[in-house]
Amino acid sequence: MGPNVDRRPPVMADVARLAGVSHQTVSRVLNDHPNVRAETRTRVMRAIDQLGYRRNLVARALVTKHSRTLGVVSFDTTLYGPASTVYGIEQAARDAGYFVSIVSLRTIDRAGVNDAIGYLAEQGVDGIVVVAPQRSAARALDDLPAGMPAVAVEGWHQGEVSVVSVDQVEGARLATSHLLDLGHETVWHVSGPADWLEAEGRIEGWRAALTAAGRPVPGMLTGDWSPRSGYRAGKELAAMAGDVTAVFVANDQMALGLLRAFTEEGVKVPEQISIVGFDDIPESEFFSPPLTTIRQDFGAVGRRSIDVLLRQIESGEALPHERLVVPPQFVLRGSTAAH
Amino acid sequence: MGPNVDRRPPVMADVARLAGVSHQTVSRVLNDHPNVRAETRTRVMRAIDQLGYRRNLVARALVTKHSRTLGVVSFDTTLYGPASTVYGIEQAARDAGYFVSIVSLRTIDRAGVNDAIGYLAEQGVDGIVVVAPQRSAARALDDLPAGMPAVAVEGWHQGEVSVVSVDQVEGARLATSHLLDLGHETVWHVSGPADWLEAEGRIEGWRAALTAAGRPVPGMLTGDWSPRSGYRAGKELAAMAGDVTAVFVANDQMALGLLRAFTEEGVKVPEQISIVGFDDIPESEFFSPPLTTIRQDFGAVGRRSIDVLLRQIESGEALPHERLVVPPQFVLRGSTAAH
DNA sequence: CCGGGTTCTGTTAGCGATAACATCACGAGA
DNA sequence: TCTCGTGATGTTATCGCTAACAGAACCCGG
Repeated sequence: MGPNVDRRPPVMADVARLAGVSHQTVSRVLNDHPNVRAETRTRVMRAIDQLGYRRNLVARALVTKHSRTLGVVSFDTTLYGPASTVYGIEQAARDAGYFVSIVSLRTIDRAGVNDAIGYLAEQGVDGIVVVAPQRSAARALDDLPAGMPAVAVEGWHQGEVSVVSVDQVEGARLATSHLLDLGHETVWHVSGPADWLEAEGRIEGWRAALTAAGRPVPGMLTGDWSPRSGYRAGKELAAMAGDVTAVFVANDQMALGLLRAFTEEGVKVPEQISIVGFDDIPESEFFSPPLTTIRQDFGAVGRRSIDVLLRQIESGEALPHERLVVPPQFVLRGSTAAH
Repeated sequence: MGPNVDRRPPVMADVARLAGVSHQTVSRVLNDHPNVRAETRTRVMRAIDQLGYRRNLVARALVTKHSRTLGVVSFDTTLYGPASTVYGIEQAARDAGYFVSIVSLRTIDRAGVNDAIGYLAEQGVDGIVVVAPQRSAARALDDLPAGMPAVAVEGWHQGEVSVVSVDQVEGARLATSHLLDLGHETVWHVSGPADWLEAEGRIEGWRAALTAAGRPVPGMLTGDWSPRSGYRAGKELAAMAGDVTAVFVANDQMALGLLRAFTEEGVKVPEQISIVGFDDIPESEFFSPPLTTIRQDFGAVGRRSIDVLLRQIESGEALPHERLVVPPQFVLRGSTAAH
């Protein structure tokens, strides 16, 4: 080969030279502009794959002001819920021709979320999805960069942004009513940590169902979503085995902890105590006993949030804020029985 | 306000004008260039936050040829392993000042991985991490764009790229040896799906341990990582309860399925059959019985892979390919007993 | 008090694409 | 035949930043 061997990847001008056209014509071909002669188009295409040319989306983004990249801010994506939601978001975004840039926060507070949004804004994302399950984090959405399209997932409706979420209150109501329908006098609750919107919604639905049925609202135990915290709660409840006959646990992982504690204490599920979980993680069906639970369609949440976001981005203007609610689904298995 | 209200976000020139300096000086301040007078620096800083200026990383990337973004290609990030690995990658990348752009594949084949890599390359990522647990996907790394730094996670060492992975063979050996040490004559294996490198490594380690101890290698059952497939395998094994006294299961989710099947069939764990899993998912400790398993440090894998990748990127040249192996860890719980 | 190096700052020229406008060839209608 | 509209293509400017060079101010020792 001659001395002209370029290690540098080819640019549009190189393609243009080889095809004997101007770089603008190459651009037209790449962007499917109608006014290009068919013969010219094929000549350009041939030059493109002869050189192995790939267009530089960074340069493109600079002039068009659109990166076709969406930012996602999430909390701990190793958890099943966030992981599934982010997966749904990523799939929906890619189907629509967008990339996804992720920031996964270790601790979730307003400052952290704000920083993350700032980074993403600098990077030039066209819009932002915030998976903000905590009240404090959700508030960070109040100071979004002006004009930045955004949507909150499992967040807080404060009028500032659109929100997509599963109907937590309804899910908790389904769980609680199911247990009441089975003849239990009342239903205990092991909740998620304070400040989490999902935890609050589930508490609300649980209370509402009890109140509507005219039942006493018993004390509430609080966990942190982890199996271990469920285990601890289970030990406490086992000690009150006579009084407690039904428990609605705020997520499946904690429910697993309860099951373990009950097994250790010789409390039979569902014979002595019935349990309903929340989430329907893939493992729940194979717990002993298989867990009756409330399924959340995280994939749907992800997809709907991208719908809303893209509508905002592509309209170019500030659309009225929406609140989309995805219905939860009751899943009957073996951890509940009549009393 | 006057008629000069710009909706358009401020650019460097705006800051420069307000601070009474040139845009280059603003650039110097932003890039911590040493030769800037302290007073000038503060004046610029003041102008920056007076205007709420954020630099445009797209423009910066265009000229520097570095986007400070890494691409990650992964398979189904709702699974615990990939999710944890990607989380580790994201944390390590961000600590090093890099963004992460993710492509999560539904189905993993060479073409899919290649497309994903192509998109990321167009987008201008500085390097790529491929979480390629399948043989077919790993091969896609053979046709990376020239000069693109890359690293494979849980991939295949073929000399083309560096690989970071947990030592699957050693993990399987630990699991199998533990069971043999407890006095079991031999150990059965429920493997992961064919074509998965992790599944192959675990089979290899299991075989090696049996052979080294001079034990017969019994038949092998194959699952697909899901609890359901473990459940099916468990039903089969329960039917042979007399012959089978110890099972090494290729992941914890399938082990859960086995436990469920054994419970249904009245087979006691660990009294009649001992079980060892793999992964140490957060739930394992609360299975009934708590699962003895092999822990994989996914976070470490993510971090090491970013180390390797950044070293490549920042050296600017093609470094010799490395193979980094993260040791697995044996976790003793209640699902194994002496025979 | 002057030459020659530091500092500091400004000016100019790109990065690789698209947008906007200019040009040219050609055919239809006056 | 001479416009004039239209389709195909080329030319130039521009996006917002950093690199490279240029110039001004300052310090020092001789």
